[in-house]
Amino acid sequence: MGRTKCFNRNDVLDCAIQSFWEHGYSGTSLSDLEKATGVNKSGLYSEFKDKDDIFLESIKRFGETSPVLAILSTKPLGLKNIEVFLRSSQKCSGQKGCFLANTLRDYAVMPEEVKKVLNKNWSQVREGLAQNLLQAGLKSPLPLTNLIMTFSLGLNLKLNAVEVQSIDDEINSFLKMLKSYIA
Amino acid sequence: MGRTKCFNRNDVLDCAIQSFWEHGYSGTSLSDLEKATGVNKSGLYSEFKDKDDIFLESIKRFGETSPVLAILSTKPLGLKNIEVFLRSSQKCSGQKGCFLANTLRDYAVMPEEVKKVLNKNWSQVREGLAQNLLQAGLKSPLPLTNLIMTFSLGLNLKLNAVEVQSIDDEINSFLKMLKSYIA
DNA sequence: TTTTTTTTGAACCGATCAGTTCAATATAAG
DNA sequence: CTTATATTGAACTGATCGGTTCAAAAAAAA
Repeated sequence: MGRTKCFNRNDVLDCAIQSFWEHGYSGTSLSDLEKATGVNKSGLYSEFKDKDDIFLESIKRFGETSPVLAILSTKPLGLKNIEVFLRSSQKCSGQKGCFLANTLRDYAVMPEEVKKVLNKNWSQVREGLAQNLLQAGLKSPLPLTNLIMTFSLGLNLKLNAVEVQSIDDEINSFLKMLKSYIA
Repeated sequence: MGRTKCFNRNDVLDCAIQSFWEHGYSGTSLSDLEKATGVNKSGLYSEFKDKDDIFLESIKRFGETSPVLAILSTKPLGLKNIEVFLRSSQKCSGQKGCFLANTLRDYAVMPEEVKKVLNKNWSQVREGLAQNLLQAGLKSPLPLTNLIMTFSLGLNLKLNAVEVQSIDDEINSFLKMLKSYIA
């Protein structure tokens, strides 16, 4: 046998995510990725096709490891899950906001494959929200699903600029409004 | 007298805004700006200090020409203004969403001067929203102000990926919820 | 030690990046 | 025409971009 592999694909992706998350696709250079992952350029290109591929795999990885879907399918379903979902953007893997939400900013110039992953993830979250709203007594959850999604996107976008703590009251207000509307 | 100036600073900025709006700061090259503005690199550098300066001035210009503040101070103040405000992101100068909202994505890596302009603009909008909420009968408009701002940011972010028409019902739902909460 | 595999570092490619300089040209008014 | 200003195009800099190649070194097992 030869030398055992000493960097892990998923670990590399988790580090790449941090770079892309903070600086976006075009704001992240290969040199940045080398520093962030600790893996040489040669190593990166032995594991991935090109920069686009690293980005695509980062997007996939983030979707797979995000706790959001698990949160929304925690039993019992209901508004409590939605509250946890909204608050989860404050403590997502050491960063603020959401990598996928940030990527929406550049949706128009993203490769088709990236768009697909984003859309799939998005509809999964919507479905999760809908199930929780149904369980909370909503007859037709679709309008509220979209509304909550948009509010969540707004929170995530805002978190790029403000302190995590400052959106705490805002989430409270939103939930209060939501509950009074449902009742 | 010599030759009269034949490109207008504000026209140049309006074109630059389109580029930055769509591709962001790091996604827009000087070559892109030449094409978008129709002005030679030499010309651009005679009018502006550097790329950062073009971006800063674009941000300022956008804030100054945005109809948002005018919308929010239209008499009589009230919820109707807020509705028009929310819908205005669908038809903002030929683009979808909002340039400043998109720029929030890169807030962390923006120069201090850009951050200042963004914060100033942001608080002006908040103030406008608050005045309209006061007039609509709200005693303490602050929580709802933040909530509406966040929802608006979410709409603008979403508009990078979806058709303008698809958020129409969503705005209706939000307004319905808002009104029932105030009443 | 030999063999096998992983990983690195450095050299290299052509392209593009932001930014500078300047001569040539265009256009206006006197 | 002369003079003054505006604008362009091209050449150029040094740095960085994404991407390729490969030899050397490192590490593990036989």
